[in-house]
Amino acid sequence: MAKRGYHHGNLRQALVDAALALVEAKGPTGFTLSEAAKAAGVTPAAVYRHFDGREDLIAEAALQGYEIFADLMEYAFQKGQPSALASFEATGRAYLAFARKYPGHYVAMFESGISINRKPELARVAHRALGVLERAAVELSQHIPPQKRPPAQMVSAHIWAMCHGVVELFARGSPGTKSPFPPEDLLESGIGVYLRGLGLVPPDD
Amino acid sequence: MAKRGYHHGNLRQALVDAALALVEAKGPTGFTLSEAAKAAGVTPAAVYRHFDGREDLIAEAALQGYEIFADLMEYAFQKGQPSALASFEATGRAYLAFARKYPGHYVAMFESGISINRKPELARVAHRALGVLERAAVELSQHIPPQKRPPAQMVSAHIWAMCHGVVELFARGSPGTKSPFPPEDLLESGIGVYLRGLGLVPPDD
DNA sequence: TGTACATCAGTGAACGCGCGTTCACTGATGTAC
DNA sequence: TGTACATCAGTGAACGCGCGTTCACTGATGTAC
Repeated sequence: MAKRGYHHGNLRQALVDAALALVEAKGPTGFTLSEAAKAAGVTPAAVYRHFDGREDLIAEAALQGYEIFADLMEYAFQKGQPSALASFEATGRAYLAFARKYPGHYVAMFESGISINRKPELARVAHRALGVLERAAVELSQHIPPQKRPPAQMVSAHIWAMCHGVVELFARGSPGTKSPFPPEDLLESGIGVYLRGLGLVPPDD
Repeated sequence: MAKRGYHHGNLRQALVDAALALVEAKGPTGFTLSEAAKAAGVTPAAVYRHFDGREDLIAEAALQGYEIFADLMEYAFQKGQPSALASFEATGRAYLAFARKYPGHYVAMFESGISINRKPELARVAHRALGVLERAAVELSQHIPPQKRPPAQMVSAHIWAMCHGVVELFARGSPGTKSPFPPEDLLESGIGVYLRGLGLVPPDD
């Protein structure tokens, strides 16, 4: 990170970091290659030594985000083991925690408009992250009597949607939305009601 | 809509319609005032006869969207009456139906980055729309024993989040996401499980 | 019915701006001998 | 240890572009008498 004269030393990562900060501060629209270069103390042209262009830089930021995200999800899952229920709840919580702790990455991943299928590498790591949630759902399903068991993929989709919705609507002030409840509580209780609906936690509180 | 020579006749609405089409086709970023003007068969400068500028035009598109949205929600609510449960489920369905039928409006409202608090008019109609969901949640809450009754505002927030999540992730291919289930089914079943968790529908299916 | 005139809703040229990208270049670094 | 040289990672000037916005204007419309 320390500049040493003409050569930067670690420009590639410095550019990614600058992009993340920009994207966090001004939204996916507010990000420009030129500004990122300036923030890294470098000419716009220098960016092309390390990236194919603007899109490629965002894609790298998103990639790093998915990497962190996948790690967090896996860690949460492990921590909940051997309880399927604990693992499942933990991954849900990890989703929100990630969005809060790494807002720049989150925006790059989910709001910048870059497609997951842009690069095989990106698709792979994104799949790894969401695979954790699905695995947790599969484990959870084992505890539901088969005849009243919804497809595991559906369960994970439901939880993913709830997590994503809470983040978009309440954890980031999208349309100036306010809720009297902290996003964490909202998600926790939402997942709780849902799991009760699956018959996995006792109906009484 | 028919041009009659020098004067357009209904340029204001034509510009809104053009903006909606653009925003739907190319995302919130892809929208430019100049292109909207061109699509309406008019010089960019003409826009300023009807709007304060680019942002103001998007805001009007969003406003019209909230208006339609609020109407749809209210209609769905009424149609479900006098059953609180039916009303609640119908509003959830209406959310998704709106997003699918009016994608341009949806983007202008939720993804264009304009704040709900931009104009009092906008805040008012947005509140009207979301008020329906909250009213449905309040009614629903009456059927839950008080000691195990979550705050109605929380219930509506949960459902809102689930609706929004399903729309963003599965009804519009945000990060190239695919689900083996149609969004409608996903939302229907998700709300179903949730309501079962509230003890409002029988545990057996 | 006809004319004068105010108002309205567009034009079109011009602006300054920052963008992403390219190019030939040059200063710094690392390596072979 | 010193020198020659290849490679690397930056510069800085230039480009063409489309953007949002402004301005003085003008053609079309509507109204008063």
